[in-house]
Parts: sequence; C-alpha cells; structure tokens
Amino acid sequence: MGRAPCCDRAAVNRGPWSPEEDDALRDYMQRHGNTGSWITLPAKAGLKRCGKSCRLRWLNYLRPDIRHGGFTDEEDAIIYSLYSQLGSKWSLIASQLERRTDNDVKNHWNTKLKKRLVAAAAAFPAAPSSRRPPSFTPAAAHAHAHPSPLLPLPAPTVKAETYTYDDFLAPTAGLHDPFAADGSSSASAAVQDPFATEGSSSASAAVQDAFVGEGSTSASAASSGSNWSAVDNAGGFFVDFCAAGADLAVADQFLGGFYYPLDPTLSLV
DNA sequence: AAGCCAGTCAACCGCAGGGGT
DNA sequence: GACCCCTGCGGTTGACTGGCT
Repeated sequence: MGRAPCCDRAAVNRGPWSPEEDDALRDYMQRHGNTGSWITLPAKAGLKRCGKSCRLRWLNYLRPDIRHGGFTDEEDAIIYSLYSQLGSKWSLIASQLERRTDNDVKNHWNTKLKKRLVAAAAAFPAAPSSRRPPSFTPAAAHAHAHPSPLLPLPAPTVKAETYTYDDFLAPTAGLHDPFAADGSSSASAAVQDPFATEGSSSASAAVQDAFVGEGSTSASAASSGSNWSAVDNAGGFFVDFCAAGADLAVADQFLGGFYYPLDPTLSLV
C-alpha cells in the first residue's frame, strides 16, 4: 500500500497554470499571505489546485521578490563553488544568491553549467597521476574537505550572508603548483576554457573568463600563461586548474572544487 | 513548409524531516 | 515513544520553443 496522495487528483487541476489561476493565487497571497497551511489555501483562494502546487507556483514563480533567468557570471561562479562544496543542496545554494529560487538554480545548473563541465571534462583527459596530490580521490572532492594535504585551506563553510565577488579573489602570496611534478609546468598548450560560454580556446581568455568582472588576479594570471584541465570524477566534478609560471595563486582557487572562498593570508608549506 | 531534435523550464512526484498530539 | 500531518527538498518529467535539415 502506497502513501496516500496529498489531494484528490481527480478534483484538482494539473499542469500549467492559467492567468486566472495565477491572479487568484497572487491576489490571495497579497491579501492574506499564507497564514494558514498550504493544504487549506486552495479552498480559501478559490483554486482547484493541490496545496503543494500552490506553494510551488508561489515560491518559484509568482512571488514578487524573485528573478528569473539571466544568471550573471558572478552568480555562475558562486554556484560552481557552492556545488563543489555542498553538492546538490539547491535550496542552500539558492539562499546564497539574491532573489533566486532553488528550482531556478537547479535548472540553470542542469541545463547550462553542468554541460559546460561535461564538455570540459571530455576535452581534457585526467591529469597525469604524477601531477595529482597522492591523497586525492573523487570522494574527497565531495567530502567537504580539501582534497590535498598540500593545501592547508580550511574546510569550506557556508556563510550566513550572501557571498560577494570579493569572497572569490585570489590570495596575493605566491603559491607553488602542487600538481607540478618538477615545478616546471609548461604553458605551451593552448587550452579551452571550461567556463567559457562560447568555446574560447585562449588560455588568457580562460583565466579572464574565470575571473569575470573586475577580478584583480585575471591580468597577472593571463599574462603568465595558464593551463587548464578538467576531470569529471565519477559524478562529482573536479576542476583542476593549473597555472604555469610564477603566478600560481589562481590555480588554488580551483583545487577541490571550482572557486574557494579563500583566506588571503594562507600560503602553502 | 514540414518534420525532427535539442534545449529550456514549469510543474509533478515521492521522500525526509520537523512539529504537534 | 509512536503516530500523523505538513512542509520543504531534490530528482524527474513533459510541454513548449527555436533552430536545423
């Protein structure tokens, strides 16, 4: 015997909402708010809808304080970062973005962001084992802990307030590349940018795209030359960003995930 | 012009967990 | 502590749309 349905399916409308239904729900919510329960709301609002459907329609669509579509690069970066730390905790991720719903973030990830990473993973084979931290495992990338003992970064935490761009700036101190086997990584290969929206193959563009906007690290990283590789680790996405040359600070933004909110005072041992 | 296909997104479904009794 | 009800969440589906052949 299965779970009892939350409402009589034969007695309620299903599928897309009509403008009239939207008006009825919006009007009710603006007059009364949801002071009672979602289950009883449809009857009070004169709607032939399941209470859960009303809740979803209001929270994801009709609510006046939400935005749809048009995700900015900065929002993408935040989503990448939080997904790498939290996994598919869409409500938590959405709570870190202003006026976004979990459904919108989830759809954006599934339709756009994930595909970029899949494409990036396909374009780049796994980094040679000699360039990977010995302790790295795919599970570690999802264990909410930093995958490499070489990188003494704190375990990511979720801020109570909204993230800002500044949370993703790179540290200024010079860090060495923990993936480099001999410390002399080559920047000769032109590589594609897993984050690029239009398949740029420029290494400098890759870095600039990763640090969209006014990121102060983009110019130095771009000028030093960069090397991307992306690895899809058994359902968890791990982007290994290796910057060549002296300016390797940027690479550490991506270790263990995509972007880390970094403590600028940290440095490698 | 018609058919096909891929991308997008609103909506549904079922489960987990919290709170009340 | 057990049970029930309700809400919230994440996975999935399916309708719609636009581009391509």
